[in-house]
Amino acid sequence: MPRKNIQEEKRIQILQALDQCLQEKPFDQTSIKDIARAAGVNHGLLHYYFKNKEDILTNYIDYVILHYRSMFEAWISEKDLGEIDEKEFMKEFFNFMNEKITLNQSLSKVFIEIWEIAAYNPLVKTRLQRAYREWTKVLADILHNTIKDKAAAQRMSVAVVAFHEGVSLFSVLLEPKDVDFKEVLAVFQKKVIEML
Amino acid sequence: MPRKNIQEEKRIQILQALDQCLQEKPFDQTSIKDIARAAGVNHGLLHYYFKNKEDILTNYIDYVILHYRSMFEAWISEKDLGEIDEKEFMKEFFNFMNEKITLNQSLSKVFIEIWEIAAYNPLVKTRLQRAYREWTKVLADILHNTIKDKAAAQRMSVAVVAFHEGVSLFSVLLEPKDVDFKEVLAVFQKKVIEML
Amino acid sequence: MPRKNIQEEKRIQILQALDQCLQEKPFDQTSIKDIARAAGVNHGLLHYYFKNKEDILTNYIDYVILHYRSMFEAWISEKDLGEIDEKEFMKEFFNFMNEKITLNQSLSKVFIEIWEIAAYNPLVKTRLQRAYREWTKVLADILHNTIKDKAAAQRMSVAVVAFHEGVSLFSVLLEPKDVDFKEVLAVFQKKVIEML
Amino acid sequence: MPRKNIQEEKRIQILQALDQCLQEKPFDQTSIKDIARAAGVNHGLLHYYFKNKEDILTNYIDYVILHYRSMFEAWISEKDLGEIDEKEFMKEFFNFMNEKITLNQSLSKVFIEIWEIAAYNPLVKTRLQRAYREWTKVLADILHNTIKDKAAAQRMSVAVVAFHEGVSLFSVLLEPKDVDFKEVLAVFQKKVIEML
DNA sequence: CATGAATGAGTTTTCATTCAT
DNA sequence: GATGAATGAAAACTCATTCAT
Repeated sequence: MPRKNIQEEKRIQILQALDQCLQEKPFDQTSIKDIARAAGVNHGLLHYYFKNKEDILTNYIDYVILHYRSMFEAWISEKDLGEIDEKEFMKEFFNFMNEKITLNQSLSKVFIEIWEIAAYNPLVKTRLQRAYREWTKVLADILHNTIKDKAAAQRMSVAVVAFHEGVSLFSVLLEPKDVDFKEVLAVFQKKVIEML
Repeated sequence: MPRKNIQEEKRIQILQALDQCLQEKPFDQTSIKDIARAAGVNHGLLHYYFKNKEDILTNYIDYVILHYRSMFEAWISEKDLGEIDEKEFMKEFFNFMNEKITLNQSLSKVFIEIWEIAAYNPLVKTRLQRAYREWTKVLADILHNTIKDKAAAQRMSVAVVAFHEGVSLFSVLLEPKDVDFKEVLAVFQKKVIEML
Repeated sequence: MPRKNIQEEKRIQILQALDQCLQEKPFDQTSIKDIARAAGVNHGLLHYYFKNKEDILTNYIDYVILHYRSMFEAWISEKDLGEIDEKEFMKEFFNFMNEKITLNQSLSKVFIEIWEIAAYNPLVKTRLQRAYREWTKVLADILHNTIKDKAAAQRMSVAVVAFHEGVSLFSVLLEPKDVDFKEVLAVFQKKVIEML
Repeated sequence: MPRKNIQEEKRIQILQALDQCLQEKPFDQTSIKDIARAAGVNHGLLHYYFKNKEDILTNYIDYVILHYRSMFEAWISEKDLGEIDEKEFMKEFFNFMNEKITLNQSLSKVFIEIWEIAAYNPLVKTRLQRAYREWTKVLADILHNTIKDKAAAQRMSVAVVAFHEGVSLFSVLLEPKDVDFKEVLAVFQKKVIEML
């Protein structure tokens, strides 16, 4: 295997170690040594692969967003968007969202962390904006088939994503026994599909 | 002025200083000295009024939640709930939400921080859960007038609040010029009201 | 009661509070507020009655030494030193020592603290030296009746006191169940008396 | 040199720095930075080699006790315990004690500090108890050759050690010009040897 | 005299970062 | 590339002391 790949693999190993750490502690309370321990490497090495602690964070967030989007794109490319009708597409889109994203507890937890970081860090914010823009764009394009006003379709798209992020947030913060999140999602999603 | 009031006033002064700091930096990056500076008092004093840094945080979160809820209750008590019909109530409820909460930028920013803290801190999580439970309860009771199934009304209530929290999040993270949040809220709220 | 006495009483109340505190924590780990709490007075008041924390300590040590010596003098004055023979005197002297001083646990604990302070603080050291000098002097004078060499009597006196301080130390540090301190003292004291 | 040794050497270097510091100030008044300065290393390093300040103390006390005991054991192993008679042994034992321990000023000073710490710190107390138990045991075994009652031999042993600790204390607290400690020790020791 | 709010110096501790091996 | 010893800045926290009331 070429050298570049070994390097890249070790970098990813470190980013995944951070992912693991973020299930326990927020980034600011996670030390370089914590991450190194989780990655099973010497802590000095993290400074060889990354400029500094913030650089690990930035790379991590890019990695998560990329991962998030790759999953989405993989799923999209499976569908034959030309053939399928909107309702059917939305149903499957929602299924994908529910399972892989919104009710994915560890992803949701990490995203709460990312939101917080983005709220204070303009660089991270910009990256997150781009991700959300892409995502709402795809959805808006689908909705545009039915909702003829382009701006309205875009707003509808934002509303749908915002709703899912809200539920994602609640799925981490509220007790699962108090709320049936699947049902909450289902009712909303049914309305959206009916609307088409 | 009695001593107790001076103490209480100074405590609130410190909590408001933290609120101010949280517009700039996340809590973990805000030092006791930062808060003291913002409050215009000596940093040692913060340890006189609060047990430790976490105690300031806990008191702050209680303070914010109380503030949030007081506003809500003040607004509720203004309405004559006996007379008003559901649709009218919901309209005004949404107006209140939009203005005071969901599109209140500084409050939203602070809440992103609180969500993150709650995601890792069980004590804060419990407090936040209680706040959301109260809030969705009030809304569920209103919806229960129309939606006869109690569980369905409760889920609907959670969905509405989740949606608003999602929009609140986006209002901080996304560029206002890219999305007309008022319109996003309006469309969703109109559907809800029509449903009643 | 004249004002001076009230002041003096409060000072003693504070010194006794320190005595109480020293059963729990060494002086350096005892705060002014700890002492104030034990004395049942406001901590600011300690600075009215004493120059500073060290001044409390110095006064406390004087107080303990005075107390120690007063007890000794009161006991001495009870005896009719003209009449009594040496052996009888020594027996009673040892009885007094054993009961009131050497096996007085709380006093011994405090003295370990005073020794340590004296080892580093020349002022306290001087005061303690004076106390020990007085004490060995009294004993040397008695022994001088039998031991004709004055220097030898003085050395014997120091040896006796050193032994008692050693046992006092051990009575605090070692487990009472491991050593019968009364018997250890008795054997030594019997030898001394036989020697006379 | 292997890594482990470098680590151990540096640890000992730090403990010796503390030893040096304790000639000037009591432990509670000695800061981590003081110790670091005396050791000629960065203060942060002390937290690399030791968990915290108390851990340095505990290791230091173990080190001193070990040192104390090693000297004793080295001395013991030099003697041919099978051949020598008790009187001769005791004479040499006392010589060793006087020179290396009881009249060793810096060791005595450190022990006053250790006594004080042990008086308040159960962990240190336990360690010190073990050391004294071992020491009095060795002595009691020797005395048992002459003093047939085992308990009496043990008490005698405690008495002898207590006496030496008392003299050690006085050798630090009293002025050397006022008391001839060597003579004080000699008289006592002569009596003990005569008794055998 | 008594109180307790306020100050600021000093302490332990953590940790990102560097660098020699 | 990998290691871990070393550095130094910055943090939370304690506490004697002061002083206005």
